[in-house]
Amino acid sequence: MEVVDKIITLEKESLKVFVDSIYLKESKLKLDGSMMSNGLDAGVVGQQNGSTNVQGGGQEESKTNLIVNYLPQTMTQEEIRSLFSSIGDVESCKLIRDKVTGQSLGYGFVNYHRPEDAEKAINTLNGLRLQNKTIKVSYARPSSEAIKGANLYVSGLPKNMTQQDLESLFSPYGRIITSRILCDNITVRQFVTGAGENLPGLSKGVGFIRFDQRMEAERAIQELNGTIPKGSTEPITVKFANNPSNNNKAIPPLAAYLAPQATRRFAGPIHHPTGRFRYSPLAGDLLANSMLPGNAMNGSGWCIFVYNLAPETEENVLWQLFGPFGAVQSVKVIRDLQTNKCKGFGFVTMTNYDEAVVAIQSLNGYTLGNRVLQVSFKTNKSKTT
DNA sequence: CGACGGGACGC
DNA sequence: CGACGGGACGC
Repeated sequence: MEVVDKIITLEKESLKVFVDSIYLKESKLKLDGSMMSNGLDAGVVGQQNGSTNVQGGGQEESKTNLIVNYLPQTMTQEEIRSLFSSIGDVESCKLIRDKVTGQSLGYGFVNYHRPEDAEKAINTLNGLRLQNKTIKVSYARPSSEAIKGANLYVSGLPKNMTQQDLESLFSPYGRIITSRILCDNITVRQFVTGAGENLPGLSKGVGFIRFDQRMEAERAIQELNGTIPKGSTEPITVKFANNPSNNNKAIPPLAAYLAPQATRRFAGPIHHPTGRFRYSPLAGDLLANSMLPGNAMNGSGWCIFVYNLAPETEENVLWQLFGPFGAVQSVKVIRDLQTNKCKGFGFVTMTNYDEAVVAIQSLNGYTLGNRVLQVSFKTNKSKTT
């Protein structure tokens, strides 16, 4: 029990800092009048005219088509659609799955009807924390053979080399899509840094660079492999990174094929409200109201009522608030039909009962802006019945 | 102070 | 020596 309380308290702490950082981000966007990618992504081309971006290779880049990376393993295509539909009308949405196991490959594509919605999605959803992931949202490049296999593995880096240093070293050879230096301690909770306790972790001297074009990567290998960076004494190794699909991932021992996601997709949430929750002191009161038919559990998840939202609240706020706690299926801000302002409440549907309970425990009483939220399972109350 | 949606099953 | 938190081009 104490442990649970502590976890929840911790979640609240990190959530506060996290939400603060969101507000910082948003106000920053307002100040410079949008158009900025929010700093997590270095590689987005910013062409403003016409319906396409033009990039270095002379290829046209869609202004409506996005690639979404680092999605939580359990997130379905429909949940992704739900998330991105909160920005604007989605033309198509595709989650990429392994063709034999059906497992999510952790990335997908979202194509909007309108370029401005795609831009807004990047500005508001890139960097969003969902479960244990921080998603990346950026423009998709035109699909082609030339951009495949452009990921490099670099070792022998001086320990004091930063990610920026690494990019400076490689940027002469092409457009860098992502870069990374591996560190020892796993403190990549980037939104918890407000408390100041986040030591960077010691570099392992190993990193990755993904270029836009394979040719760029090849050239970087030719030019940089075996060279000694300025200020270092050791030559670096630059080679193509292993393909994650041929990975030696500890032999997927048969369980992986039947484990969480695969079964959950077909079994639905029915198996969640097992007896162990019924007798939990923590969940008892919450459950009492929510087990009535037509209430919180609607067959495809647990509906949560969120009260005391500001009039300007948009869907992304609910995603930001609830996303870290687990699988969120959908969110809805209830608005006045005339003014289009939030009527002070909204709904969030989460897939898993225990995650919903933790979200409620953590967010009920949470101060958002200058308002204290009230969060609970949805009840049957209704004006018109 | 205030407080629980809405589009809608598909033949 | 080393392979990421994390599978970036439609599986």
